[in-house]
Amino acid sequence: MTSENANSKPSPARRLKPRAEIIDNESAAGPETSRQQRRFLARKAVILDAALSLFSQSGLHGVSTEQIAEAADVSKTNLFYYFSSKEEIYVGVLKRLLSDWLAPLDALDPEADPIQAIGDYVRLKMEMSRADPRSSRLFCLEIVQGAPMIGDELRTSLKTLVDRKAAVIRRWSEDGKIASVDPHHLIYAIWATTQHYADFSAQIAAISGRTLDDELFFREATENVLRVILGALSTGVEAKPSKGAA
Amino acid sequence: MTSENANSKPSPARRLKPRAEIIDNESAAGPETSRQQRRFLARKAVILDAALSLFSQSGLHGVSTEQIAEAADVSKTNLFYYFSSKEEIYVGVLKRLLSDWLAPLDALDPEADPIQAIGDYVRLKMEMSRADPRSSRLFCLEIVQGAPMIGDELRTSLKTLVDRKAAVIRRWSEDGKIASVDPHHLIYAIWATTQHYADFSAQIAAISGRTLDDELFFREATENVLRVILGALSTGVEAKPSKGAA
DNA sequence: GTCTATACGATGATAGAC
DNA sequence: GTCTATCATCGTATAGAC
Repeated sequence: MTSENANSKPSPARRLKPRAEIIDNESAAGPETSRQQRRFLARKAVILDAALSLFSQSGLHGVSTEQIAEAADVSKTNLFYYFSSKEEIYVGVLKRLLSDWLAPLDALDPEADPIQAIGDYVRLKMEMSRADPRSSRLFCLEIVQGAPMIGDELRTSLKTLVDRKAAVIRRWSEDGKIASVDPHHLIYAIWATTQHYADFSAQIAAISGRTLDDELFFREATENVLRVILGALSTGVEAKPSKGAA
Repeated sequence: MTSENANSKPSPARRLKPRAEIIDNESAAGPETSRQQRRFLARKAVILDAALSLFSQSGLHGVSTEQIAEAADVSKTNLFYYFSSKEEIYVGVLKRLLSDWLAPLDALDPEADPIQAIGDYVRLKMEMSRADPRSSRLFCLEIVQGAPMIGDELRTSLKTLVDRKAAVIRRWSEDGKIASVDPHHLIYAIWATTQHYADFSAQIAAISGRTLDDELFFREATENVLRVILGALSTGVEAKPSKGAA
């Protein structure tokens, strides 16, 4: 879950290269990072952020290393000092966003009120779709193409997490706190409806003329998703979402 | 809607080339097509189908013309006899699938029973996600990247159609036949939940270990989507989907 | 209509000076 | 660590023979 070491298995054609690989485990930035190391990691972060913007818009093959270098304000040669290949940058971006991705679901509290907890999860997912649509889109691109780079992570970390939370939801059903629904399909529905506003924003903008940046539209969208999701959970009563704006 | 002529505006860098452009309006294949023309169009169709598979998996830039040629069983040079550029192939594929895309929504009947009509629409969309996930994925890829190639079509044909059907749904609401929901958001929710099973099948397979090819899983998924969507429409009673399998 | 050969640009990646 | 120069490869597209 904590994105471990990038040396594990970047999937396809692997090219060994020594260089700066020693400090490659960016997330394990312990307490004793020197000024140099911090500077190094900061630069990598800038590059990863620039790459996220570009990759989320044009995909792995639609972006050149030169574009990334330019956007990150480093020379192309220098880019290869920080990363040994374009794929390594791509995977780096994906790994980083995946952990952000799992956090909200991980936070689903078994002890909380089910409707409240799931409602909060939906609201949080909507906030994320608004705040960071680039990540949502890049993730979408990767999955649609068959998850060639992070398939392993999905089958391990993600599956474990989802199965665990599905058990929580199933328990809620069995206890009669929510209607009887298939937990996995419920989670898929939540992901689908919330991420749709980030991933398909071009289509939504073409039709509705608005995006989540429009505060009113954001509230309408959230309210509607809540109605749809929570509606499926009501055992007969209380189908109403908790937020009542617009 | 009928995909008009490709000469209109393929977006970026446009290169003029005469050649076989005369017969380029493939959909307008009238009754008096000669044997040669039919053969010509058939070949183009084979190429487009091969291209769909590849593009949906790797995106526009992730596929080479050589791969397309090989998959369509023509020489690379010959490929350029049928199409004047890779982008033309890409747009050709997109235009073709877009019309299939609009058809089901277009068929939503204002005179029908609302719950039945929307339920049928959902079921049809699920069937399409199962039958032709490649198209769904390619469409998704294009939209996620900002719809650079078909943005115009979305703002015209698609918007017109959706607005028209949204009015139908709004009328149903006003007449008290379904709950009061925002028609556009309802449509987005339907698209999101149904297409999710095609677009994110890699993720779903990683978690659930199953896809829509599994008949039981397909029924579960459909039932669940119906529960979610129709549940949002119920005015108080009849939240139950019509299909009761598994 | 189909093939062989090839021009030509773009791009991922490296070498080596400073 | 950063730069200039450069290589090798790939991929689009064209020319011209058959």
